[in-house]
Amino acid sequence: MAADETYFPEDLFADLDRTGPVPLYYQVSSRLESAIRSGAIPAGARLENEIAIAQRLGLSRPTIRRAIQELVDKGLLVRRRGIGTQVVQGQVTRQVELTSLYEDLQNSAHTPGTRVLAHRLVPATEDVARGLGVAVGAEVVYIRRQRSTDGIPVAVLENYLPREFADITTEQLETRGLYQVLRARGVTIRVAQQKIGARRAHGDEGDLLDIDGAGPVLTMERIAFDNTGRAFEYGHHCYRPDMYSFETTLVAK
Amino acid sequence: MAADETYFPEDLFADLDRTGPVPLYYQVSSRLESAIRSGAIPAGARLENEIAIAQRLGLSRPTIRRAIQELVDKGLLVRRRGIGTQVVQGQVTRQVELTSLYEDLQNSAHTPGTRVLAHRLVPATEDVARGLGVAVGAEVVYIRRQRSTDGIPVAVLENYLPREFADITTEQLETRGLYQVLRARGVTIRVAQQKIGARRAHGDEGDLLDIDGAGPVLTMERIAFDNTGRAFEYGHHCYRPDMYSFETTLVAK
DNA sequence: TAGTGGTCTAGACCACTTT
DNA sequence: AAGTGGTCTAGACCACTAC
Repeated sequence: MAADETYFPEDLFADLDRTGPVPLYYQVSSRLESAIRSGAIPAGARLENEIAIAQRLGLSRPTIRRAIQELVDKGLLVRRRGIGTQVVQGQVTRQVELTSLYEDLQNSAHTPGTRVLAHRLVPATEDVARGLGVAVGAEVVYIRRQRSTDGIPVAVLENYLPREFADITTEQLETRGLYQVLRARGVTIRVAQQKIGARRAHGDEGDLLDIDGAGPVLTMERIAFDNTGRAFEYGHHCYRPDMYSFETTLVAK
Repeated sequence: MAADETYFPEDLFADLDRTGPVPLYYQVSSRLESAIRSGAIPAGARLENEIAIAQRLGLSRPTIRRAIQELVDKGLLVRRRGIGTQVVQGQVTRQVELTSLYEDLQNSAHTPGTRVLAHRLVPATEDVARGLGVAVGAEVVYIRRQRSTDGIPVAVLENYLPREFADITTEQLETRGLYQVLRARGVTIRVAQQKIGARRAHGDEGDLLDIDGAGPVLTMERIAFDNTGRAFEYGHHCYRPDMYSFETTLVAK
């Protein structure tokens, strides 16, 4: 293929489903993403222009633009006006999804384990009340868990939930991730605000993480909102730094 | 205002400029964002539906949708089909932008300072070569800086740049942020992959950060790409954890 | 001058939720 | 049944880049 030629593996898009529930832009973007991640479209390659792609696939230009934009937002493609669209150089990494640690560990083909250290109602402190949007002193559900993978401790997780979740059982928490339990109850997680930092281990954290009692831990504070915009979880977690880190992809607007 | 009424402060949008270079969707979304952050549209409020807003402002529905989508992506609004669009409850925080530490500190009304600890050409190690997409052993620019704010050390920054940036002067690095220097040379930063973790301070880091020599530090590894998709910076930084943390807003797709 | 992405329009139909 | 957001179309004009 000549150096200045453009890529577009048309055959990957032969079986678009116009009747099913999956949006066309999503079918296009996910196939395109696979082609990039697999190397079928190599790093640095230039894509055909939007109008040509739209004609080839029998779709409108806005639909193609939306498919491409999805991958721009994921950091896989870059666009320049007057120039074209190119695949980013360098190996692409997955980005931080809005999942829980439990699912992260599941996906990485390890066996996650949970030990529930505390599970009771407590009055909300000022921090918790502000996070959950309840009154100071109001009863909230407090959960403290030790999370491990393949038997090695990874994190100590402290969560606060509104009182309506008081009927969650300790057994549920031991067999599934918190977010899985909440989703099964109809909670749709939509937005999360996170703050990531570091500090020394405190109290029993060193023992629970099987590290030096004053060693460094990675910390994450999170407020999660459901699709009604209400805060339904406030969490303060600490991670063993040799077992966990956070990866993100940022895209300039 | 009745509880089930919808919000839309029409007067905020009286002066849309259809001739200037600022896109209409951006004018709408930035005004809407201000109204939310200022509390003019309170947390939990419901917006008018898209078609009504479009008619009021004399814009098309896709333009309004795009403006709203910007704020959904920022975590300020949530949308539900069949229901409507609402402001997220709870104080909204700024999100991590694709800026440098220097600019972060500038924006927070403090005086950033830089001490250049090293600035020379070095052969690329395997990690650096992979990050920048150059050959192992190829010469790259190595920069090590101590960053402080109001005289208090905040971070030790190690950066590697392609050899074409060898003419950057130490003086430039001492008076401006690295990204400011690069932008002035025409580099447009577009995508960054970051990995955030924690560890003990190593070597002289304790002295440079004015903390216990074995105390915890927050670490960030970054590969940055320009608008051509090429990697132009590989960095490995460590931060004093009581002086710096990372905030992010995640939105479920 | 030709080609590219960026923006905008004015509709259409659909899926979902509430009444 | 009525109202909402989700998707899709078929154009249009513009700004920017390269030749």
